Amino acid sequence: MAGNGTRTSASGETIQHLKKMIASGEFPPGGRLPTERDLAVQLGVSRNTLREAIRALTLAGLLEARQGDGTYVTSLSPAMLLDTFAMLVELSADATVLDMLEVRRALESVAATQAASRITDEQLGRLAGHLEEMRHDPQRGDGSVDEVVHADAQFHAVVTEAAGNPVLAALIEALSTRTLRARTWRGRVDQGVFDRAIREHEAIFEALRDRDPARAGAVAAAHVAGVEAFLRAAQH
Amino acid sequence: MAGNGTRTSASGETIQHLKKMIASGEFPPGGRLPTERDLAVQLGVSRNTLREAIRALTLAGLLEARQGDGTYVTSLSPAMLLDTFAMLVELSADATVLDMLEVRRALESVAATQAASRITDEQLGRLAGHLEEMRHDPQRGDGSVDEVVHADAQFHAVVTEAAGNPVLAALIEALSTRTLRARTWRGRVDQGVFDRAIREHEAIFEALRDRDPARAGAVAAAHVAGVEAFLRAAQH
DNA sequence: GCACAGTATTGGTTGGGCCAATCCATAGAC
DNA sequence: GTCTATGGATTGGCCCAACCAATACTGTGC
Repeated sequence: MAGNGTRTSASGETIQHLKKMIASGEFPPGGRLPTERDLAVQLGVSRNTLREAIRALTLAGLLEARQGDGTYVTSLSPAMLLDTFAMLVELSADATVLDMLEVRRALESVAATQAASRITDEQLGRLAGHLEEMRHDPQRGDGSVDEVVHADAQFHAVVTEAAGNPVLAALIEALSTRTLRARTWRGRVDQGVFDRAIREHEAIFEALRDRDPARAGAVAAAHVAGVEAFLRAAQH
Repeated sequence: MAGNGTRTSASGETIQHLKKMIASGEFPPGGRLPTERDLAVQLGVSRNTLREAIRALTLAGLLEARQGDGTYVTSLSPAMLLDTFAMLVELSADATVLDMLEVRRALESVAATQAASRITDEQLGRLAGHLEEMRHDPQRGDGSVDEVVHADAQFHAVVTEAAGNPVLAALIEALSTRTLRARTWRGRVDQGVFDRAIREHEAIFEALRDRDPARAGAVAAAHVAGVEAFLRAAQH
């Protein structure tokens, strides 16, 4: 009966069907889908198969199911969608880490450049705060590298936020896995290059504070390049 | 004791569990998973629930199920993983198109820069071929814009291939949706700026042929910037 | 008008069953 | 001896029916 030309598994077919319905606006962002029972009948598949499709699209960030309530289409914001992309990056092989960093270098540079001409005083204030947190030398005290890692992540998050490009922000976020950050900072502490990393962040901050786009882009690129060099050396 | 921070549904839990097993190397890339029946017992969930998790990770590009054979972990290559990311981009709202292009501009520039110092004569030859295909003016003949779109895509694919960074290639590929390419070329034909677009591609080709990284990066960025300007104007 | 209990609705999960594609070992043809 | 095909055994694909759990809704009593 189905006889469709494409390689069709009922489940995969259902996924495509749902995607199409969402893309066509039949189910608008934020809108609610029919109940699983009804939708299964409508699509001509069992509820079980429909559920597999829904679950898959939920993991992809397209749908959101709330028990007792219903299933809704997400806002389809870049951040939401690229969030799942981050999951994939996390699982990538070590061999691709340097490739990812090369991309991140370009993106962070663009973000800093854009941010320099758009950043607000409030954002600059937060930046300064995170910079201060970062200065807590983990070698003394309880030595919690986690704190520094967190401050580092926050710092870069503010920069990408100031850049005002959600796609750019989401991509940078996705490429900056927490595990990589942690590894890098721990290595810096071990090798005594902690201060240099701090200075790099200060340079980015100062360029942004001076609203100097070209300089901001350059120092941001240099910063990531420093991480690259560090990791490249560590791989031997 | 449920007070765990994470939202725990058996299905979501299973997805996390599988991801962990893959990340930890318990299921190495290319490796085969136990049968659904066995794995369901092992994870303490029903086979149906396990199937939802497997289907979700399959859509995400992490697993690959072959009926009658078994379920395998994919190669986890960037291209494979980012392929699903492309699907998400396709569904993004129009409002984010310009944001995406801004990112693409940076990435294409990097790709061209890298390619300039690594491209082989064979790749240059293919580039010239695609350039020739692109010159088939769609205004005469059957006016198949599709052909030009395809040649355009191939052209950029060769550039990213020559750049030698799989992550970069996959990202650019994902951000360059076919629908967007088609829309752009059709608009160029309508507005008679077809030749200019061809010249931009020629400029990229010549910079690569001369192995001039800086120039290649610059003209590539200018090319995407042209697309941006074109679409920005078209939105009004 | 408001708090609360009961009920209907809806996604979450389970177990079992059957189908279809693939693999594999064995028997047969040449 | 080598190749073929034939028939199980294995494995994912799909469906059905039922029950659980969380949420929304509704009507009652105050």
